[in-house]
Amino acid sequence: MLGCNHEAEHHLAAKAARENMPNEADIARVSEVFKAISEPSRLKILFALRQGEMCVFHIVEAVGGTQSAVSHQLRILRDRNVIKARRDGQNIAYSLADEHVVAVLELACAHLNCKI
Amino acid sequence: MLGCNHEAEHHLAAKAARENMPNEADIARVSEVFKAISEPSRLKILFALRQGEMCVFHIVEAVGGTQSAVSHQLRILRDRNVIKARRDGQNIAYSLADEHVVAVLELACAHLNCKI
DNA sequence: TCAATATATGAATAACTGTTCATATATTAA
DNA sequence: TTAATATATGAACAGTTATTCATATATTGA
Repeated sequence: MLGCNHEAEHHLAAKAARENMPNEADIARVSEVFKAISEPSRLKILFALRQGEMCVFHIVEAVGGTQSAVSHQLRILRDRNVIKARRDGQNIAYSLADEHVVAVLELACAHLNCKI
Repeated sequence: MLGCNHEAEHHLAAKAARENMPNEADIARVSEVFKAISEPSRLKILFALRQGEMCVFHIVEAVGGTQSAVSHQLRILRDRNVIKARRDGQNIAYSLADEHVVAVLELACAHLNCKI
Protein backbone atom coordinates (compact mmCIF):
# COMPACT_ATOMS: atom_id res chain seq x y z
CA MET A 1 0.00 0.00 0.00
CA LEU A 2 2.21 2.80 -1.23
CA GLY A 3 0.27 4.86 -3.73
CA CYS A 4 -2.20 4.69 -6.58
CA ASN A 5 -2.56 5.54 -10.24
CA HIS A 6 -4.04 8.92 -9.49
CA GLU A 7 -1.37 10.10 -7.12
CA ALA A 8 -1.71 13.65 -8.37
CA GLU A 9 -5.45 14.28 -8.00
CA HIS A 10 -6.12 11.88 -5.16
CA HIS A 11 -3.26 13.11 -3.06
CA LEU A 12 -4.58 16.65 -3.34
CA ALA A 13 -8.06 15.46 -2.40
CA ALA A 14 -6.70 13.55 0.60
CA LYS A 15 -4.76 16.62 1.70
CA ALA A 16 -7.85 18.82 1.36
CA ALA A 17 -9.88 16.19 3.21
CA ARG A 18 -7.50 16.20 6.16
CA GLU A 19 -7.49 19.98 6.27
CA ASN A 20 -11.28 20.29 6.04
CA MET A 21 -12.13 17.35 8.28
CA PRO A 22 -14.52 18.48 11.04
CA ASN A 23 -13.08 18.12 14.53
CA GLU A 24 -13.75 15.02 16.62
CA ALA A 25 -16.37 16.75 18.75
CA ASP A 26 -18.45 17.81 15.76
CA ILE A 27 -18.09 14.36 14.17
CA ALA A 28 -19.34 12.86 17.42
CA ARG A 29 -22.33 15.20 17.54
CA VAL A 30 -23.34 14.43 13.97
CA SER A 31 -22.87 10.74 14.73
CA GLU A 32 -25.12 10.97 17.78
CA VAL A 33 -27.92 12.62 15.86
CA PHE A 34 -27.82 10.09 13.01
CA LYS A 35 -27.69 7.24 15.51
CA ALA A 36 -30.72 8.72 17.22
CA ILE A 37 -32.79 8.72 14.06
CA SER A 38 -31.48 5.41 12.72
CA GLU A 39 -33.25 2.91 14.96
CA PRO A 40 -36.52 1.55 13.52
CA SER A 41 -38.41 2.11 16.78
CA ARG A 42 -37.31 5.74 16.85
CA LEU A 43 -37.91 6.27 13.14
CA LYS A 44 -41.51 5.20 13.70
CA ILE A 45 -41.88 7.81 16.42
CA LEU A 46 -40.55 10.49 14.08
CA PHE A 47 -42.83 9.43 11.25
CA ALA A 48 -45.73 9.50 13.70
CA LEU A 49 -44.87 12.99 14.94
CA ARG A 50 -45.00 14.30 11.39
CA GLN A 51 -48.77 14.27 11.93
CA GLY A 52 -48.38 16.77 14.75
CA GLU A 53 -47.79 17.01 18.46
CA MET A 54 -48.75 13.96 20.51
CA CYS A 55 -48.53 12.83 24.12
CA VAL A 56 -46.86 9.58 25.12
CA PHE A 57 -50.13 7.69 25.31
CA HIS A 58 -50.95 8.42 21.70
CA ILE A 59 -47.40 7.85 20.50
CA VAL A 60 -47.62 4.38 21.99
CA GLU A 61 -50.95 3.97 20.23
CA ALA A 62 -49.38 5.06 16.94
CA VAL A 63 -46.17 3.06 16.96
CA GLY A 64 -46.90 0.06 19.18
CA GLY A 65 -44.63 -1.43 21.85
CA THR A 66 -44.67 -0.81 25.58
CA GLN A 67 -44.91 2.55 27.33
CA SER A 68 -41.53 1.97 28.92
CA ALA A 69 -39.75 1.26 25.65
CA VAL A 70 -41.31 4.30 24.00
CA SER A 71 -40.30 6.53 26.92
CA HIS A 72 -36.71 5.34 26.66
CA GLN A 73 -36.65 6.14 22.95
CA LEU A 74 -38.27 9.54 23.53
CA ARG A 75 -35.53 10.42 25.97
CA ILE A 76 -32.82 9.60 23.43
CA LEU A 77 -34.53 11.67 20.72
CA ARG A 78 -35.03 14.52 23.14
CA ASP A 79 -31.45 14.46 24.43
CA ARG A 80 -30.23 14.79 20.82
CA ASN A 81 -32.62 17.67 20.11
CA VAL A 82 -34.50 15.73 17.50
CA ILE A 83 -37.81 16.20 19.30
CA LYS A 84 -38.98 18.65 21.94
CA ALA A 85 -41.28 18.16 24.92
CA ARG A 86 -43.90 20.35 26.51
CA ARG A 87 -45.60 19.48 29.76
CA ASP A 88 -49.34 19.85 29.71
CA GLY A 89 -50.93 18.81 32.98
CA GLN A 90 -50.40 15.13 33.51
CA ASN A 91 -49.20 14.68 29.94
CA ILE A 92 -46.02 15.45 28.09
CA ALA A 93 -46.66 16.49 24.52
CA TYR A 94 -43.86 15.74 22.06
CA SER A 95 -43.22 17.23 18.65
CA LEU A 96 -40.42 17.36 16.07
CA ALA A 97 -37.70 19.82 17.05
CA ASP A 98 -37.57 21.72 13.76
CA GLU A 99 -37.97 21.50 10.00
CA HIS A 100 -34.50 19.92 9.61
CA VAL A 101 -35.88 16.67 10.97
CA VAL A 102 -38.62 16.38 8.38
CA ALA A 103 -36.21 17.47 5.66
CA VAL A 104 -33.66 14.80 6.48
CA LEU A 105 -36.32 12.07 6.62
CA GLU A 106 -37.63 13.14 3.25
CA LEU A 107 -34.14 13.21 1.74
CA ALA A 108 -33.52 9.65 2.92
CA CYS A 109 -36.83 8.49 1.48
CA ALA A 110 -36.12 10.24 -1.80
CA HIS A 111 -32.73 8.54 -1.90
CA LEU A 112 -34.40 5.15 -1.44
CA ASN A 113 -37.42 5.79 -3.63
CA CYS A 114 -39.84 5.00 -0.84
CA LYS A 115 -42.90 7.14 -0.29
CA ILE A 116 -43.71 8.55 3.12
CA MET B 1 -52.53 4.87 30.82
CA LEU B 2 -56.01 5.44 29.44
CA GLY B 3 -56.06 8.74 27.60
CA CYS B 4 -54.80 12.29 27.76
CA ASN B 5 -56.09 15.84 27.95
CA HIS B 6 -56.00 16.26 24.20
CA GLU B 7 -57.95 13.18 23.37
CA ALA B 8 -59.61 14.92 20.41
CA GLU B 9 -56.60 16.24 18.48
CA HIS B 10 -54.05 13.66 19.58
CA HIS B 11 -56.31 10.75 18.83
CA LEU B 12 -56.76 12.01 15.29
CA ALA B 13 -53.00 12.48 14.93
CA ALA B 14 -52.37 8.97 16.22
CA LYS B 15 -54.92 7.57 13.79
CA ALA B 16 -53.33 9.47 10.89
CA ALA B 17 -49.91 8.31 12.06
CA ARG B 18 -50.93 4.67 11.96
CA GLU B 19 -52.50 5.08 8.53
CA ASN B 20 -49.52 6.90 7.06
CA MET B 21 -46.82 4.86 8.79
CA PRO B 22 -44.34 3.54 6.17
CA ASN B 23 -44.25 -0.24 5.96
CA GLU B 24 -41.68 -2.24 7.91
CA ALA B 25 -39.48 -2.82 4.86
CA ASP B 26 -39.18 0.88 4.08
CA ILE B 27 -38.56 1.68 7.74
CA ALA B 28 -35.79 -0.90 7.72
CA ARG B 29 -34.22 0.57 4.59
CA VAL B 30 -34.25 4.09 6.01
CA SER B 31 -32.82 2.71 9.24
CA GLU B 32 -29.99 0.97 7.40
CA VAL B 33 -28.98 4.09 5.54
CA PHE B 34 -28.94 6.26 8.67
CA LYS B 35 -27.02 3.59 10.56
CA ALA B 36 -24.53 3.53 7.71
CA ILE B 37 -23.83 7.26 7.97
CA SER B 38 -23.98 7.44 11.76
CA GLU B 39 -20.70 5.82 12.73
CA PRO B 40 -17.83 8.30 13.27
CA SER B 41 -15.39 6.26 11.18
CA ARG B 42 -17.84 6.22 8.28
CA LEU B 43 -18.77 9.88 8.69
CA LYS B 44 -15.10 10.73 8.30
CA ILE B 45 -14.99 8.81 5.04
CA LEU B 46 -18.02 10.71 3.77
CA PHE B 47 -16.59 14.07 4.79
CA ALA B 48 -13.35 13.09 3.04
CA LEU B 49 -15.13 12.11 -0.16
CA ARG B 50 -16.76 15.53 -0.34
CA GLN B 51 -13.37 16.61 -1.72
CA GLY B 52 -13.83 14.28 -4.65
CA GLU B 53 -13.21 10.72 -5.76
CA MET B 54 -10.45 8.86 -3.93
CA CYS B 55 -8.95 5.38 -3.90
CA VAL B 56 -8.65 3.34 -0.72
CA PHE B 57 -5.04 4.28 -0.18
CA HIS B 58 -5.84 7.97 -0.06
CA ILE B 59 -9.00 7.49 1.99
CA VAL B 60 -6.85 5.77 4.59
CA GLU B 61 -4.45 8.68 4.35
CA ALA B 62 -7.33 11.13 4.86
CA VAL B 63 -9.18 9.49 7.73
CA GLY B 64 -6.57 7.37 9.50
CA GLY B 65 -6.97 3.84 10.82
CA THR B 66 -5.97 0.61 9.17
CA GLN B 67 -6.62 -0.42 5.56
CA SER B 68 -8.70 -3.34 6.75
CA ALA B 69 -10.99 -1.25 8.92
CA VAL B 70 -11.48 1.30 6.15
CA SER B 71 -12.30 -1.46 3.65
CA HIS B 72 -14.93 -2.89 5.98
CA GLN B 73 -16.55 0.53 6.36
CA LEU B 74 -16.42 1.15 2.62
CA ARG B 75 -18.31 -2.07 2.04
CA ILE B 76 -21.07 -1.03 4.40
CA LEU B 77 -21.39 2.39 2.79
CA ARG B 78 -21.38 0.82 -0.65
CA ASP B 79 -23.96 -1.84 0.22
CA ARG B 80 -26.32 0.91 1.40
CA ASN B 81 -25.74 2.95 -1.78
CA VAL B 82 -24.19 5.82 0.10
CA ILE B 83 -21.00 5.65 -1.95
CA LYS B 84 -20.17 4.12 -5.32
CA ALA B 85 -17.04 2.34 -6.50
CA ARG B 86 -15.22 2.34 -9.81
CA ARG B 87 -12.34 0.01 -10.54
CA ASP B 88 -9.34 1.69 -12.11
CA GLY B 89 -6.48 -0.72 -12.64
CA GLN B 90 -5.20 -1.90 -9.31
CA ASN B 91 -7.23 0.70 -7.49
CA ILE B 92 -10.85 1.14 -6.59
CA ALA B 93 -11.94 4.76 -6.69
CA TYR B 94 -14.80 5.66 -4.37
CA SER B 95 -17.11 8.66 -4.50
CA LEU B 96 -20.36 9.81 -2.91
CA ALA B 97 -23.38 8.13 -4.50
CA ASP B 98 -25.36 11.28 -5.19
CA GLU B 99 -26.17 14.79 -4.02
CA HIS B 100 -28.57 13.48 -1.34
CA VAL B 101 -25.59 12.39 0.71
CA VAL B 102 -24.01 15.83 0.83
CA ALA B 103 -27.42 17.41 1.43
CA VAL B 104 -28.18 15.22 4.42
CA LEU B 105 -24.75 15.84 5.96
CA GLU B 106 -25.21 19.57 5.55
CA LEU B 107 -28.67 19.45 7.10
CA ALA B 108 -27.31 17.64 10.14
CA CYS B 109 -24.51 20.17 10.51
CA ALA B 110 -26.95 23.05 10.13
CA HIS B 111 -29.11 21.47 12.82
CA LEU B 112 -26.12 21.30 15.15
CA ASN B 113 -24.59 24.64 14.24
CA CYS B 114 -21.30 23.06 13.32
CA LYS B 115 -19.44 24.16 10.22
CA ILE B 116 -18.24 21.62 7.70
C1' DT C 1 -53.45 14.02 52.21
C1' DC C 2 -54.65 10.00 49.45
C1' DA C 3 -55.61 7.54 45.22
C1' DA C 4 -55.32 7.43 40.38
C1' DT C 5 -53.14 8.51 36.13
C1' DA C 6 -49.19 9.67 33.04
C1' DT C 7 -44.58 9.44 32.30
C1' DA C 8 -39.69 8.42 33.40
C1' DT C 9 -35.80 5.60 34.71
C1' DG C 10 -32.19 2.14 36.73
C1' DA C 11 -30.53 -2.43 36.16
C1' DA C 12 -29.96 -6.59 33.62
C1' DT C 13 -29.90 -9.32 29.65
C1' DA C 14 -29.69 -10.24 24.76
C1' DA C 15 -28.59 -8.76 20.30
C1' DC C 16 -25.78 -6.01 17.39
C1' DT C 17 -21.56 -3.94 15.48
C1' DG C 18 -16.62 -2.05 14.86
C1' DT C 19 -11.96 -3.34 14.97
C1' DT C 20 -8.17 -6.43 14.56
C1' DC C 21 -5.60 -10.18 12.61
C1' DA C 22 -4.75 -13.25 9.23
C1' DT C 23 -5.52 -14.34 4.73
C1' DA C 24 -7.72 -14.18 0.16
C1' DT C 25 -8.51 -12.05 -4.41
C1' DA C 26 -7.38 -9.14 -8.28
C1' DT C 27 -4.43 -6.40 -11.18
C1' DT C 28 -0.02 -5.10 -13.11
C1' DA C 29 4.81 -5.43 -14.37
C1' DA C 30 8.69 -8.26 -15.23
C1' DT D 1 4.08 -17.37 -14.63
C1' DT D 2 5.91 -15.03 -10.63
C1' DA D 3 6.34 -11.13 -7.55
C1' DA D 4 4.50 -7.02 -5.93
C1' DT D 5 0.77 -3.99 -5.01
C1' DA D 6 -4.09 -2.76 -3.86
C1' DT D 7 -8.15 -4.09 -1.92
C1' DA D 8 -11.48 -7.27 0.30
C1' DT D 9 -13.13 -10.47 3.73
C1' DG D 10 -14.03 -14.24 7.49
C1' DA D 11 -13.71 -15.04 12.35
C1' DA D 12 -13.32 -13.56 16.97
C1' DC D 13 -13.44 -10.33 20.60
C1' DA D 14 -14.87 -6.10 22.81
C1' DG D 15 -17.86 -2.44 23.27
C1' DT D 16 -22.48 -0.61 22.47
C1' DT D 17 -27.47 -0.55 22.72
C1' DA D 18 -32.66 -1.84 22.73
C1' DT D 19 -35.90 -4.03 25.41
C1' DT D 20 -38.02 -5.72 29.61
C1' DC D 21 -39.27 -5.52 34.41
C1' DA D 22 -39.85 -3.25 38.42
C1' DT D 23 -40.23 0.96 40.43
C1' DA D 24 -39.98 6.02 40.89
C1' DT D 25 -41.72 10.75 40.06
C1' DA D 26 -45.17 14.15 38.94
C1' DT D 27 -49.80 15.91 38.35
C1' DT D 28 -54.73 15.95 39.24
C1' DG D 29 -59.06 15.32 41.62
C1' DA D 30 -61.42 13.91 45.77
